[in-house]
Amino acid sequence: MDGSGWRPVKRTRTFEDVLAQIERRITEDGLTAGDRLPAERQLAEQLGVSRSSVREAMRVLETLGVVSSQAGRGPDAGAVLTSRPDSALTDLLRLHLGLAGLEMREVIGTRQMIEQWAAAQAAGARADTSALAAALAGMDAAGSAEEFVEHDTAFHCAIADASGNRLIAAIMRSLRDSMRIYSVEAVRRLGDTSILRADHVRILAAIERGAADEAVAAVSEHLAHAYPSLFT
Amino acid sequence: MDGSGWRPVKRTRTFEDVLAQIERRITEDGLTAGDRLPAERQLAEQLGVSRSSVREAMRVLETLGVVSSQAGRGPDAGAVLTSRPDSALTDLLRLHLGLAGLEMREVIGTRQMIEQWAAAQAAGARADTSALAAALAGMDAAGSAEEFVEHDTAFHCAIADASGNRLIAAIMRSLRDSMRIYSVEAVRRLGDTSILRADHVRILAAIERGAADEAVAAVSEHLAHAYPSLFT
DNA sequence: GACCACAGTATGGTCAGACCATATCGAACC
DNA sequence: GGTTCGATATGGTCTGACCATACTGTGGTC
Repeated sequence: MDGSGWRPVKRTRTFEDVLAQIERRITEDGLTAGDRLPAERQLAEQLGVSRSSVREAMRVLETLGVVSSQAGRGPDAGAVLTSRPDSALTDLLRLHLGLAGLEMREVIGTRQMIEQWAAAQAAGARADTSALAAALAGMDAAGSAEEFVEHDTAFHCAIADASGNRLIAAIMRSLRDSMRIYSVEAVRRLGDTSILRADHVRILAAIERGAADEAVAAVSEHLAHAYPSLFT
Repeated sequence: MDGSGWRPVKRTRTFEDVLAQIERRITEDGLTAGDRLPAERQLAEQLGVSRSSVREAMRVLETLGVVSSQAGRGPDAGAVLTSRPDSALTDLLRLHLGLAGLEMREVIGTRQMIEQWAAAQAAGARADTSALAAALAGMDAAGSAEEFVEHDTAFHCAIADASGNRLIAAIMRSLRDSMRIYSVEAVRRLGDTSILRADHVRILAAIERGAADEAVAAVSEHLAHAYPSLFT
């Protein structure tokens, strides 16, 4: 088999063609979140393919957080374009962690990078800190490790939100999601959460008075407190 | 319809059940990249669902870079587990940029964060810089803006690789992929690439002699040179 | 006129079965 | 021993049907 001079008639799968067509429509027609895609049967007829292929393309788009499907009838039914990368990133991290293609060490390292950067940005921009304060209050009222981690996550995601970069905020939320069980375990092992709370107060204060360097240092020390085993 | 006391019989779609089952197998059986999943027809029979549902689940897993399907017969055929998050992240970024759910400003901001962090890590770890040097040589031989960006991308991805964090390296590659056209345009507008090349030499030197602060500064200035419009 | 019950209908979700394309395996043949 | 070619296992696609869901419109009731 020399393979010379022969070109395969079909290189892409049908559902990939459908994906390309839908993507083309999005860019050419300037579709944005909230717009509706044609119904599956209609799209299949327009593109001259079976409904199965359209459906497989829809699964891909749904997985990537680009469309949201809803059965039934009416304005909200059908495939609606959205822009929610969060769950896609969360699924991606969870599965690759499960496959050992990624280690928790790397996830936490990424989180550390983001958090230091975001804290500096938030401090530099004198960002709104009301969400941070609310999360801090929630931590005080937390009755279990799960609840504590819940509000702790909200606090740290609020820092990422305050950076003003939606991509970084989305990555941050996904990282925290995939770390949740690990974080709960870390909190349980730690026992006393007062140190963590004090760290948060210090981070919040640094951001509020626009001290970027202090915010970065506070975040860095906080992570060392929360995950001592990774910083030895 | 008061809805009290009634529980929906079915909350999840069939293919989501399939996904959960496959994920369970991965974690419980400790499957890793390279292992094979049962054939679609076989899986459908085992789980008591139709092949379509299995296929939709496969599409999701393939989209997330967790399986790779290959027709035919033999050891390499069928659905093989992999761990390639790169194309998933690239697709995600491209589509969300197209939907205006993300702006190039945010992508470049994320790149800046990663690059500074990775340069510091690489310098601190005295990482191997042979890949960096090779990319630098490629840039000198580049005859077009596309080619230049190609090797420029390789250089910057090599920095991320040198950080030793696969997640960050994967994000970096995806960011660069989704920026490619934008980068080519920026290089064309710039005309003279000697400044960029000099920046690279400086970054490489800083990493080689383990000067983290200098490496961060060099990266920061480099990005300001490459995308002046974003740093005014 | 306002309200409500119900049939109609458009949508996604699932299934069954068929056929095609591809790639290996294996037996028959030279 | 090598080659050829059919058998077979796998993913890819199509068709057509049916179910579940949720709005829409119609008609009746008050």
